[in-house]
Amino acid sequence: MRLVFMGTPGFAVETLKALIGAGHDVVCVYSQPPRPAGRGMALKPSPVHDFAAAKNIEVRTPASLKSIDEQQRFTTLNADAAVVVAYGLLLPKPVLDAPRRGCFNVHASLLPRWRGAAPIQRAIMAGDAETGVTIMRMDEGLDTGAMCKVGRIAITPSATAQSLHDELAVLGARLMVEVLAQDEITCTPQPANGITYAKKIDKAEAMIDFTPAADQVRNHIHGLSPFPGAWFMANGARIKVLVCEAVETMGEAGTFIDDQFTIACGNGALRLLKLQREGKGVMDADTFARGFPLPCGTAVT
RNA sequence: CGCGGGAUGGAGCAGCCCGGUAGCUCGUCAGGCUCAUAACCUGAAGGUCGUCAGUUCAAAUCUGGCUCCCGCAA
Repeated sequence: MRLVFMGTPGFAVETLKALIGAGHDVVCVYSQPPRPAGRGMALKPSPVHDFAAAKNIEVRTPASLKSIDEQQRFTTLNADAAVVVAYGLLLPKPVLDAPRRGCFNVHASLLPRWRGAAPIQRAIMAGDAETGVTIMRMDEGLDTGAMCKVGRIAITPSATAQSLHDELAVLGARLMVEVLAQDEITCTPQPANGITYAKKIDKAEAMIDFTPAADQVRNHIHGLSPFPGAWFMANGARIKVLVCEAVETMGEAGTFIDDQFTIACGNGALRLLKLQREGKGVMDADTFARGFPLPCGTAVT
């Protein structure tokens, strides 16, 4: 099939890769323009941009698709379908209508739950028992399109945004390929109830509050792991927690109650398993302790 | 020139400010103790202190360049 792909982060690369692997003819890739990022603030192309360029596919990075000009450029591609994954721009109606078979989107949640920007993180942070990906036929709303296919995945206590992200990226890629392979793509409208929105992650959320129950604190930490990374201050250092597990022990919230990185929460406690100090790499608790012990009694500040 | 931290035996760190014998917590290996152990005791191996140059009688330590890693910010 003659396809246009639109996507930006690493999550989208997986689908692009799968489409190419399935033998589709991806004639053009749209992605967000390179932005100043990283140390030095140099302009950095998006992962999708990089990948497409490496495959010698034409990459377009318009700041918006609102202009008639851009819309016509898109239409001229004469695509059978457009596949959109975390692109970051709303598609105006003329664009949605251009491809013969329509525009399809991979969204990393069980719609209509967690429409919007950060569905994976929000699902973990909210303590959902499962999440998944939904392939939908796009319409003008924000993640409101009719559903073509759904894949489910359980959220285990050890799941992090990273681990789910990786699983869902692969699952979504596979389902998208399956949907496009159908002669007749049938879709069902999203349920009218159960709608929630996944707000963008705010950096201010990354500071850990150990007051809630251990499970909730864990969900909060894992939902933000590894990016942006939930953290706390202790002994003058900012320490990120990447992985942890809830344990039964009790104590004063925000205080370490043994020498093995067990910190008390409002109810129960958390064993910190993977940590990172500012300027240092990620290490497991054991290793971390050799260079920066947080002995029993240490309190978060 | 966005701001900042770092590179020291296999791992994580100290030492650097106030140049002069390489330290700590582990790991590894050998031996001992023990019914036994990731426990304990004894001993050993293992480091051009990221790299290049400079200052100096002498540089991990002071100066300048370079490479790589990370945190913040985006």
